[in-house]
Amino acid sequence: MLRAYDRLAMTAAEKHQAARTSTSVPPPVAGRCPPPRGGARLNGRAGIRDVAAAAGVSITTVSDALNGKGRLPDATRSHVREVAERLGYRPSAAARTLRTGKSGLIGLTVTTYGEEPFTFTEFAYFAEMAAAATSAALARGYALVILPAPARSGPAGGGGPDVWSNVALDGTVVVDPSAQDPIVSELLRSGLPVVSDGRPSDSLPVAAWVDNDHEAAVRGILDHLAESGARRIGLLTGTSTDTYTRLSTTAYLDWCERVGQEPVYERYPAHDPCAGAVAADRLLARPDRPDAVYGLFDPNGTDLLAAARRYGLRVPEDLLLVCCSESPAYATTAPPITTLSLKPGRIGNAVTQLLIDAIEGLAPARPVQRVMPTELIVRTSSRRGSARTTVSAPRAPASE
Amino acid sequence: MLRAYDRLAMTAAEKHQAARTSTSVPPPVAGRCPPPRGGARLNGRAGIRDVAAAAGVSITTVSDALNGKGRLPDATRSHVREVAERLGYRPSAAARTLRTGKSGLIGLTVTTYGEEPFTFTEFAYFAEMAAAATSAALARGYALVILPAPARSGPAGGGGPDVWSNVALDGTVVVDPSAQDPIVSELLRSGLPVVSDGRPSDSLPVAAWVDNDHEAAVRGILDHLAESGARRIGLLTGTSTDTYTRLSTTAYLDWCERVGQEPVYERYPAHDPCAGAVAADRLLARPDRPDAVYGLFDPNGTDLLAAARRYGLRVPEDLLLVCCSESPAYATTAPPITTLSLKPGRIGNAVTQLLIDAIEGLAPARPVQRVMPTELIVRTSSRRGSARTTVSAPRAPASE
DNA sequence: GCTGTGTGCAGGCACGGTTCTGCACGAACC
DNA sequence: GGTTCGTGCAGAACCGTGCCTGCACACAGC
Repeated sequence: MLRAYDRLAMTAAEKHQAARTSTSVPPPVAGRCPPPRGGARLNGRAGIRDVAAAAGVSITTVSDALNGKGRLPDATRSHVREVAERLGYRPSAAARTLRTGKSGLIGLTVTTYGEEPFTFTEFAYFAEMAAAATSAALARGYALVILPAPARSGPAGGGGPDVWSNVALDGTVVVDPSAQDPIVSELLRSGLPVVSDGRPSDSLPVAAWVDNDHEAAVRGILDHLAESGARRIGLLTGTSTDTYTRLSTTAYLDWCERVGQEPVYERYPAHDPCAGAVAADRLLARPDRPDAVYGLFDPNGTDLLAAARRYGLRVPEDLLLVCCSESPAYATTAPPITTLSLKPGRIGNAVTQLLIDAIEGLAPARPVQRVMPTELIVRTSSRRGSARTTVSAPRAPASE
Repeated sequence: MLRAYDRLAMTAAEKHQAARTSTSVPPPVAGRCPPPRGGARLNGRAGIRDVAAAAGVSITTVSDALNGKGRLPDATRSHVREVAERLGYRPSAAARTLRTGKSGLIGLTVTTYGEEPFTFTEFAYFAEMAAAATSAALARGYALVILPAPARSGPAGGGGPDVWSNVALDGTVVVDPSAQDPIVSELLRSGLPVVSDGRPSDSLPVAAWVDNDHEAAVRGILDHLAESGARRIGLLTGTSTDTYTRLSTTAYLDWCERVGQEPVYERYPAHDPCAGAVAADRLLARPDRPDAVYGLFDPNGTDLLAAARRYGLRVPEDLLLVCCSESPAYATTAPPITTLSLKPGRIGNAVTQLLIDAIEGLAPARPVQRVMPTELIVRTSSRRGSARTTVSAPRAPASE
């Protein structure tokens, strides 16, 4: 059996050799081929042709053997694999991508403010979300590339060459897409699957989106504060028009109207960390000072705590505090601060799974809309009177 | 002038059309070409051929016009650009990569523990470092891909297809490379530039590396604690053999020997968040309990603080505390804890610049070794007696 | 007029795989 | 013994772009 195979292999090798020689150097034609074309180009590494020659088979057979396709006896398959291993053969990702049209790369982009490639005020959220997305992508054989959004929407344009056109993507995750983002519309026009983190505008026909139920989260927090004895609840919110800010603020105003409380809120540009401290101060300096505050952004907790100290307000006796944050640091502040976690890890995972489903054609016809729950981690800053334990925080950074 | 150009263009278009027809359908040959080969393949998008046909020029001219090469009059150049724009032409990144050998992608990988794609205990460090590396790469026209290290070094192998072989990289940043990491040696063998964050083993001929001066940092902290009145300084360290742990521990032991103090330290597996709390407890439960502790890892600060409370030790009166962390949360604990920042943003930036220099051939012959300074942020937990302010912390999360 | 010289652009190969098609050959069957 | 059928593999057409080569033409100089 093996002997028969060996004879076959020899014959094939001879034939191949003959064909190769007579083809690559057609005697009468002028001398071209600056490199002898038989040696190793490819920057010194072996190509599929070298493997084929060394194994005494054709290129097709090498490709089939390594990719588990075609009809090949196990003897040939293992022989080719062995030779490829010996030569240290690594297939060229670029060539494969060109031929198959699939690169195994998915993009991740997010609206930017200023120089940072992603929103600084949501750094913890984004870091955790991106980490989960990276994990999920790798687990399914994809790699994740972080790409910049266009610098603001000004005429300046991003500095340097366009990175977007230099990477072959199979699909893209977009965080908090805006309706007029040229990148997103370009992606959609080109037919690439796009999945968004955050409810997109109706005019963006993304394949799927994932978002928290921000309205329900805000209602839950306000109810919780009211149950803890708050009479006038204030809000620290942003001036940006992204979905998160808009939905949360609207939910706050609706809640106020429903329970008959006059809204008490301050807005500030959320991308400016200093403005947050100033806004926290403003909120507590008002004549109609609230006795509870919910802050929409991560640094609001420490800012509000500092402002409360300046005004001599005790937390939680004089002021109840909740903020939206992913930082475990709020478990160890004095006092520990109740936080709303958006569970970015879950979102990053979900959004990646949906994108890869869409890439691999597993997607349903209609766009998938998935709403993920948030988690309220109740700590001292929002407990007053009877310590009513609702949800306890993990004592160490959650391993998600 | 324009008229003359138009006539030329018409002529060229006709010639091109003729050549196209006669070449793509050699009349006597049998009917192949399943798709008519004149329409748009490429998944519905326009290719360079379509642009050439629509502009009435050759493929070469399109390529030259768009890439700013060749000898072309401005009229032709702008005409081609206009047509390309009108057709929504986007060059194929895969084809360009295959042809030029440059993908514009750089990899980032780090030794893993368990399932996460990067070391969890150093999450804040890695997140900040990766963010800076991403920014730096994008600013120079590259995109960054996070890739997994091989799952442990066991025979199991990472689940799923090999992502490494599916992405074409121009170079790789490796965090804390181990000498026997098969990925790194494979990268080096293949001739790809590799730059490491963390001093590599001598057997790894990387193009460059960047690291903090860990020994100096540890000496600085121990001196600082001694100046604050510490008589017996303990260390919370890891069981791992990575460079950071090893150098820091050695520096501690050397310092102890120099000043004549008996070393007091506990080791624990740094990838296990629970083990850290237990080790902190063990350290403070010892009969030769230290009156100051330096913790090498991020969660050690809160863990030590909690342990101190359990033993009724006041910070800083009974126990001085310093830990290595990037978290701004330690500015608001009770009391605020002195931290050593490794400035991962600077490292991520430096390592990326060096890698791209190497990729673009700007690198010197000898490997570059760059040592970056650390920053000790002195807070209440290590000040005793006269409040000696050394370096003050920024009050908000530093914008780097 | 015939040969340099320079400009403007077309032809065509190469990059390194993947895959469709089809040939050769042995075996089984009527 | 010719006709199927199935197996094992080779040929060659792609994928879309970059770049090297070289032709055609215009113009200038002797």
